[in-house]
Amino acid sequence: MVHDPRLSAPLLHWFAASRRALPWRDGHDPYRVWLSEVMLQQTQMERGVDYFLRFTRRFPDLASLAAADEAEVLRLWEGLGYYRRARNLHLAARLMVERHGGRVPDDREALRALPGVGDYTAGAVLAIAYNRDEPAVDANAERVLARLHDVADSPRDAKGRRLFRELALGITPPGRAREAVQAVMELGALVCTPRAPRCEACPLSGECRALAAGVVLERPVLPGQARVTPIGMGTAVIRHRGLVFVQRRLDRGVWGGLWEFPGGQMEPGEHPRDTARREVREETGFEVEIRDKLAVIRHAYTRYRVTMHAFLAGFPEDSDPPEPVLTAAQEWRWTSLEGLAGLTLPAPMRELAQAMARDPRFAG
DNA sequence: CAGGCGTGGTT
DNA sequence: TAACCAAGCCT
Repeated sequence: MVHDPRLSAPLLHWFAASRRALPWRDGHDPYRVWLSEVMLQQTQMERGVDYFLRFTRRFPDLASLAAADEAEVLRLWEGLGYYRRARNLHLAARLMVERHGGRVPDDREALRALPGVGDYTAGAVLAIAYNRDEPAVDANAERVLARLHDVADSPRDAKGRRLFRELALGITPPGRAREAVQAVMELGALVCTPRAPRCEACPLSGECRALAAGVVLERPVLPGQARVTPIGMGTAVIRHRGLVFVQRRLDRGVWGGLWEFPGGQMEPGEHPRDTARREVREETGFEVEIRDKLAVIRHAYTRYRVTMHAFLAGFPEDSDPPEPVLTAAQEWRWTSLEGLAGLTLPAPMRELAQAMARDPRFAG
């Protein structure tokens, strides 16, 4: 598609006046652009700011990140979710040191070969860091473009993706991709929002074909959401001589590589106490006594809504624990409550740890 | 291609 | 409040 200045001119004018001040917009260092783009994948802008500031304070450049321990990278990522991103980020940093002389590459093929860099992130780095005329189509851009051009095709299949990349280039003046890519996303985030778009404040409302057709809320055409499945979990905080047992999950699957208290999903009709005891046996080989109820933690992730029942547990008559036989984890440790601060825990496990820190049964 | 992969904000 | 949604990637 040919670039259309009737669209890009008002867009860039609006962006110059409306852009938010964000830490990664302070210059366009490719390392910081790449880091921010990975951090913001499926993550709302505002939530990324504090993480970005802490991350860049500790790892100001590619070399410092590449030299870090994965455990420290994960710890800085705790709470952001999609933890595979953090491990891929660290791996990609080391690959860039090995293959690209410690620089973020400036060609699409090399970027796409890095773990955690997909079509969008490669385009965003090329456009924002290197000002290349490349499309970067995220969910914001999909929404803006689908409405502006009244596109009924789904942006998810191969044909739709090609179309949206073309439309993105159509609103990018040659040589100004750095601004145009961010402007489209900013418009989607601030004005052309999913459920309550502020069309009266939109610099493109006069050109918007979905608005003219009265179908703004029906664009873009997206697949329906998966149903949420409620599940119950039984979890055991095994205490022995003032320490608690934690294990580090396998790298694959949910919360990969993070630390947790052993536990798992309740079977139909099973009492959470029995779940906790059974899961401890299956995951560690320990035969423990389940004691007091510690907490009930509710948490939602992806398409599940979890109710986690956490119990205090221990060995009969406080006998010494045997060596665990791990089946669901790669590492184990007995730790003090203070020691938990240095480990990376999933959100519900961190909430449980904080509940324990407040609990008089754990005093002293 | 479809579905797994986190978490918290918005409506 | 339950549902929707977010600067997507990987298998």
